[in-house]
Amino acid sequence: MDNSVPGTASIGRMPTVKRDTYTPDSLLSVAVRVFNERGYDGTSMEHLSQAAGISKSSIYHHVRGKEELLRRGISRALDGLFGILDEPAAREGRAVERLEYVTRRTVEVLMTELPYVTLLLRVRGNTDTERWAMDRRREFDQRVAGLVKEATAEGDLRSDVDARLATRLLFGMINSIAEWYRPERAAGEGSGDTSAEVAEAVVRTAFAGLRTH
Amino acid sequence: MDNSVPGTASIGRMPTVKRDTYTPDSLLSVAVRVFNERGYDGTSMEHLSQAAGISKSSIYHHVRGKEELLRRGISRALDGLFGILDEPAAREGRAVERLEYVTRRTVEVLMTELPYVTLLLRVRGNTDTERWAMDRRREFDQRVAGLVKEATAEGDLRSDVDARLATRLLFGMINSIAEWYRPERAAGEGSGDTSAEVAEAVVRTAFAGLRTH
DNA sequence: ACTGCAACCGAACGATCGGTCGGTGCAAGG
DNA sequence: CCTTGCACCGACCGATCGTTCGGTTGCAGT
Repeated sequence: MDNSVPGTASIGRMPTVKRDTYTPDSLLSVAVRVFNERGYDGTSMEHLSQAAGISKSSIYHHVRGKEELLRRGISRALDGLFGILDEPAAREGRAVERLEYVTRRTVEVLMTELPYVTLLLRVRGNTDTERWAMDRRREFDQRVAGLVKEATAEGDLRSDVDARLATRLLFGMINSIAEWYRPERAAGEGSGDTSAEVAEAVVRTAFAGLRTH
Repeated sequence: MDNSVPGTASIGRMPTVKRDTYTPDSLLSVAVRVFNERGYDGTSMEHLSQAAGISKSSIYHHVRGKEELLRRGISRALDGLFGILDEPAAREGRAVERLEYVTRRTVEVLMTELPYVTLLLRVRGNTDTERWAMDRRREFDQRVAGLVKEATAEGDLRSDVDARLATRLLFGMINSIAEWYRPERAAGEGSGDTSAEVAEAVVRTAFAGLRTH
């Protein structure tokens, strides 16, 4: 299908940032794309080598093996998500405001780091790496669940729906974006598919239902 | 782990409905459980044989192969979902009422047929069987999207969120139930986890946000 | 008592899996 | 010019994949 070229072909000869060959990161972006298309278990090293345009054995020059590619991809997603919780707007102010902010930013990170977050969301728990990913993800969910509880206690969220259930449904909406959002389709103006616009729609849809009014 | 016994051991000797050995359907329920635990591609016939307590080759006495187990499992989920659209309450009345009904029933079917629907939702499209499953699922989604459009046109749903996006977020909430609902945990009274109770929470959370008020 | 068949089994098939090995070519540095 | 080392390769490894084959066992029907 897509015989992609390693990096952006640059005429510069000096060891600038860009290279003509693969780096662990540029190879990762190819691998993660294939993982998402075929599933991690359904992807063989042969598939990866064809998608990258180098031989199977050459992949091992850049990374230790298949599982390292999975771990690196998942790490990138987790870094993006946990980074949200460290931002000022996620730490200060009324709980419901912090929750709205985290929701909006989670949608944005999910869309800008789409392949990596998609990979994270599909992990099942067969290996140590996958179980570690699930644990870290659960940790993120629980941090947000704490915000939901706080906001409910402060009377800003309706209390006739259990906080844990509400959190799950909220993440259900957010995470489902990975199932249908395709950035190449969002190029046109006014398509209503930029990350900020989708984030706004998610917040409106979710919070108008969760808020007390 | 679980060396399950084929069927419910019955003392009856005549060819009643229940058997002491595996039927394609009873084997299917074991296989689908393992598929969901390990992922379809991550499940080998050896895994299935161990979970079923019979040898690998014996599986082929009941079904043609691994992919037939996938196809049967997915079919069962699709039958349940499309069955909803044929029910009277999904065909008569105001669009927003039909939409609420379909939403509620979809949650219920998802929870009663949990393993089969979970299997359907995780299909990625590597084989013909998987692509057929994705096509059928998209067909179901579009039928519901039609209801959303109708209800929006009738002025019962807010129009500041695109109908297609709203449908996707609605299914995001519904389908995410497969990610966390575990029936064995819902046995206790008042746990708020029966299918009707969860369905009610989903409808409330989703529609209070989507409705005009 | 004999037959037929459902339900099962171990052994083995070719294919493919993730990963290793011993190179080759070539650009940069001295 | 010669050396060094990065990026890459084809050939191959043992293990495991889904599937097939040739049985064996035990019960139902006659």
